[in-house]
Amino acid sequence: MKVETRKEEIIKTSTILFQKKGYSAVTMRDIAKVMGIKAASLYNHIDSKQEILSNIIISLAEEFTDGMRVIMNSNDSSIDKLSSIVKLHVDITSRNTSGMASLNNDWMHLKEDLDYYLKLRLDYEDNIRQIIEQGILNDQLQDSNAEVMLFSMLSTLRSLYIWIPSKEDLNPLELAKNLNKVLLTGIIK
Amino acid sequence: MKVETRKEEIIKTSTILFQKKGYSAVTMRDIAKVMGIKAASLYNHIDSKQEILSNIIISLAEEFTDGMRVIMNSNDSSIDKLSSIVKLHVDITSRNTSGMASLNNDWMHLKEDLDYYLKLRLDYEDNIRQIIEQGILNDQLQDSNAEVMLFSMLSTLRSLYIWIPSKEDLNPLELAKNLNKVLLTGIIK
DNA sequence: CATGTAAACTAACAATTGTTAGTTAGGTTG
DNA sequence: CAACCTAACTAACAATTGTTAGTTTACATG
Repeated sequence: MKVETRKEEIIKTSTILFQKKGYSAVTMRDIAKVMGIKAASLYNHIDSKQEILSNIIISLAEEFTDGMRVIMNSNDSSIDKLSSIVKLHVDITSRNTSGMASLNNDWMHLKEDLDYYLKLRLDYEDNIRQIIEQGILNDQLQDSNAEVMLFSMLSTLRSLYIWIPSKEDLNPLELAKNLNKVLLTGIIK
Repeated sequence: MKVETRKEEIIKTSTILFQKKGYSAVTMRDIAKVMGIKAASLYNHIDSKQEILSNIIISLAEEFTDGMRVIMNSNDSSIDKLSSIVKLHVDITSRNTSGMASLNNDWMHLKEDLDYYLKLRLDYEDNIRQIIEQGILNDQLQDSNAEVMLFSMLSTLRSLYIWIPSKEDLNPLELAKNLNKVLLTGIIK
């Protein structure tokens, strides 16, 4: 029975507002109003608006990094690794759909943590690229443009947050299975 | 030899700034500074900040709608129609990469034109859905989840604006070809 | 009961926001 | 030359922004 601290409540509320209008268009008074308090009261729990954004984005980015580390340390085949990445995205996005909006659209408003975030993202992409290139070498993947594969897969996975909320009937496991099929084998018969 | 009006210059400048920081975080003074004039002078050419956004988004949305109409009116197979859609996205995005960022991320800041935009987008998605479902019926496409196919394809196409600028070596025709292959036949061997 | 603390409040701040009004300089047209 | 137009300018506005200072309230602990 996890008791949510007031700070966590503020971050959760902000996450939902940031998803709807983006970081810049949401004011501290907006956040306070939803919480039922005055804007100044927020500062009993957080240091700045920037801290809220940082918290949302960095914690998610680190979740991805942690998940990727496990995958890279496994002895799975390239294809199994890619499947695990799909599952990782579905899992994290299902649990924090709103936060994924900030991760995708508001990262450029980070100040102190911008460089750190960019490094995490770059490393993450490099890992997927490595898996794909390995898969081509091993003859598991088609020998076409690896960058296009990487881009297509990552685009789909990064957009999940837009799509998951409207498909609540589909459970994460089922979704991951379907996504895997489409991403790996395409749509043509 | 197209002569650009001052208004078009303002819109072009704004488009680039909106891409970098999003509509809300860009001020009229930001735009004016890049143009080398004062913020008040912008109002000799445009009515409001909102008008700039509207102009960027609606003109792009209508381009997509026009392209889709041609595709729907053709007698092509489902697969050929999907290929044409890929080409449509690559074409439009190559010609106005920055604008696509606003289309994707700032549409919710539209005021007067919001409903119109949403209708265009919904119709567009419905058209693709229709093509996919037809393709399944005709046994041209795999009989798996049509929504997942639609989502995966659209996600990739909508994200093109992020990816195209860093791959300027790849010409649009080549890119469309590669994308087609990956989206239709997947990546697995 | 006295004290301490968590979490709210009011009031205000300096800066920034989109926008308006009125003016001016320079070039084109009658 | 006179009239006009385009496109810039200065100055200011009312509203909104993130944030701070100082105060009050309610509750828990000793």
